[in-house]
Amino acid sequence: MTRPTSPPVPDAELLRLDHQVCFSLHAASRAFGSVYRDALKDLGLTYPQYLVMLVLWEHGPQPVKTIGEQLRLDSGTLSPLLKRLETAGLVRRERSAEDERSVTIHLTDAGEELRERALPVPRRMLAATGLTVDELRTLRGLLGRVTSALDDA
Amino acid sequence: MTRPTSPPVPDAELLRLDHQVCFSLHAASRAFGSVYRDALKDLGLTYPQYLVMLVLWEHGPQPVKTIGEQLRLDSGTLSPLLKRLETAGLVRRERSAEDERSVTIHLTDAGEELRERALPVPRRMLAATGLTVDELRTLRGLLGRVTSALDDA
DNA sequence: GACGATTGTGTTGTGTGCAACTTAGTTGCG
DNA sequence: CGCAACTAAGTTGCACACAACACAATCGTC
Repeated sequence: MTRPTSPPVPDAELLRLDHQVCFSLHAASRAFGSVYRDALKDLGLTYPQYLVMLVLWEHGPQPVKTIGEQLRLDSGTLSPLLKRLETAGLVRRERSAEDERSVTIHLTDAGEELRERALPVPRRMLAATGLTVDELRTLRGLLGRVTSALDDA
Repeated sequence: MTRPTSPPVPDAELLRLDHQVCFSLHAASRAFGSVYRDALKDLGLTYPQYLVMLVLWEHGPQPVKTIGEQLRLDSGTLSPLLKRLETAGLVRRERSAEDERSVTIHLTDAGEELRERALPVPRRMLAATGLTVDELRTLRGLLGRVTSALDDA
C-alpha cells in the first residue's frame, strides 16, 4: 500500500485521467484487432472468429450459449458469425437431441486441422505487445477488475 | 528492473496469458462501451460520438483529419459519424477557405450547451471502474505502451 | 395434462471500424 | 504552364456488437 494519494488529486486531473484511460482502452483494443487481422489473414479468420475457434479447440463441441458466456457475446453477434464459420466449412451445427432449442457447435475436420496453422499466432502477438510477462499479468489483472466492476454497475 | 523472470515461463503459459490479455482487453473495451451507453443515453450520444464531442469541446473547431488523428479513426468511420452528429444538430460542417479539400467541424450552440449536461459523465465512469487513481495511471501507461508497440508492428 | 413463464436461438435495425476505392483540390517538378 | 503525385473527405462493402423483438421448446405449477 502506498500513501493514500496525498494531494487529493484535483477534479480536472481526474476527468482528464478518465478520458485518457477510455481513449487508451479503445485505441489499444483496436490496435490489437489490427495486428490480429494481419496475423489471421492467412487463416481466413477475423479476430472474433478466432476467439470462437479458440474456445472450440480448447473445450470441444458445445452449445452457442456456453460459447457466448465465455466470450461475453450474445446470439445477435454469434449467430451470423457462426453461420460464416459454417459457410467456410470450419464448424457444423447440430440440434441437440435432449433439448431441441439448443444447437451444438462441432468442429469439422478442416476446423480441427486449422489449429495447427494457428499455433504460431499467439507468440507473434505476444512479441508485438512489447511487454514483459510480469507487465502482461498486471495488465490482465487490472483489466479483469475493471470489467468486473463495470459489469456490476 | 526485476529479475529476468527466472523460471523461463513455459510456452503453454505464455500462450494462455496472451489469450487472457486479449480476451480481457476485448471484454473490458466492450464493458466500458456498455456503461457509457447507459451514461450517455440521456444525451443521445453513442460512445464514439461522445469521444468526438470531447475533442471538439476541448480543442474547438478543427478539420476531420485532426479529429481522426486524436481518436485514431479514419474518414470511413468519421464521415458517417459526423453526418449523424450534424443531423442531430450538434455540429456544423464548413469547407475551409484556404484548402477546399478540408472540412472544418464546428460545434453548434446546441453542441456547446450539451457540454454542461455531459460534465457528470466522467466522474460516474471513474467510479464505475472501481480502480484507484494510481491503478488508473498504471493501466493508462501499460495500454499506451501496448498500443505504440502494436502500431509499430 | 394445461398453461403461463422461462430459455436458447435466430432476425432486424442501428452504429461503429476498417479496407478499398472515388472525387476533388493541392503541390511539386520538369 | 502542364502533369503526375499526393492529400482530404466521402462512399461502398463487409464484419462485428448490441438492443429489441420473434419463435419454438422446455419447465413449473396447478
